[in-house]
Amino acid sequence: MPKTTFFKITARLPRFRADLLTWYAAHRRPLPWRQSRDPYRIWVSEVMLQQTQVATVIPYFEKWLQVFPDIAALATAPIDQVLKSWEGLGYYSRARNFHRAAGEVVARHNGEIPRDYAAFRALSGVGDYTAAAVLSIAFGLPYAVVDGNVKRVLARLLVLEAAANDPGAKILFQEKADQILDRNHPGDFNQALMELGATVCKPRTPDCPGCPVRVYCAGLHGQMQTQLPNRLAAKKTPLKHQVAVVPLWENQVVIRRRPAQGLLGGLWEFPVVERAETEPAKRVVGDLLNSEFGPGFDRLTPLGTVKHAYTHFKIEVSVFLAEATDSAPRSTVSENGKWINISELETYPFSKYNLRIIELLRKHLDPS
DNA sequence: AACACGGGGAC
DNA sequence: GTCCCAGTGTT
Ligand code: SF4
Repeated sequence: MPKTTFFKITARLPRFRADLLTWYAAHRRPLPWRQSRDPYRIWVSEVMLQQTQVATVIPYFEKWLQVFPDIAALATAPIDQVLKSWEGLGYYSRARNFHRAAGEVVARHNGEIPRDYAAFRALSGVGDYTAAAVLSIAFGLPYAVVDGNVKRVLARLLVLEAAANDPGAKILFQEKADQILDRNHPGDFNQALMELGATVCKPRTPDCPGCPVRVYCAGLHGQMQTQLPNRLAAKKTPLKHQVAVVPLWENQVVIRRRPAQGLLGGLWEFPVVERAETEPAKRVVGDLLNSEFGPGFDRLTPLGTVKHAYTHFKIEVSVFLAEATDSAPRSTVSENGKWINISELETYPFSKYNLRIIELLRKHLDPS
């Protein structure tokens, strides 16, 4: 076993920072939001990147900038257009809060994104991470970011035993990140640490031989790098059974808007109810039709089953087409619902599983 | 402190 | 299937 070089990072902080920054300058990926320091563009990217991988974000980022080129355009846009541009990205409160924050920037700061930490951090949807990221990258202010990448890299580099997904450990990680931050190059240093985590110090298999800071890595030195960071065990997610119905009359279907807050808040959906596992899906959908849409639906066709996994539960949705083939059904449906033409479906924002229902519907109506 | 909140990439 | 991602808000 050959001896490997190891330096305590605390004894060589300036060298560590320089090595990391040199590596970043040579290896940074040419991502769309790295083409300028426009604080709005940086902000858009940081909101989209929350809990979302780079490859997923790129097409959404490009489209968003086309539709909402600046903070004023976002502030004045209707919420349905905002959610439609976010459709498929998940965590829709990010879109709702960003939209609200744009209004706050106009109202409180004359349309100018504030450079002051307290002022920016106070905007809707802006937490510790986003405030530090935008202010350091766009304005060069010395605030250290702590995200999943940073926690993983720090846990290995410094051998921190605290669980990365324990909210109580956040203070420790923030403290360490504050200490190693290069206050002369905070934006690049923050991005370098995250880039290292995303491309080298990866969750499963860190590429230590290719790591620019391996000589400072206590985790590698102690051969503990692959078992760090520690993590609190995840809970199991229950399975919920649901029944969704697509009421159809001529070329029209019923959709409804979900409550503005909570799961998939503000998105549209086909009428859906939960059912006990033992309850026959067909009877549940019959009851739903009678209570919410009145008589007239004389043909019920199963379209299939849609499965979807959320963070805290899974759903299995039995989908039915309910047709009124004889007489017209009631024109008014429950308060949040409405009849629309099938061709209008693409103009409303839907969740992923509802988009799959639309696929099932189109396949049934036009099997080709 | 614990939980709610989407969807997808990597394995 | 599991893990986990450039996190934030609510209770
Ligand atoms: S040496 Fe390995 S474990 Fe340490 S920071 Fe680099 S990639 Fe991560």
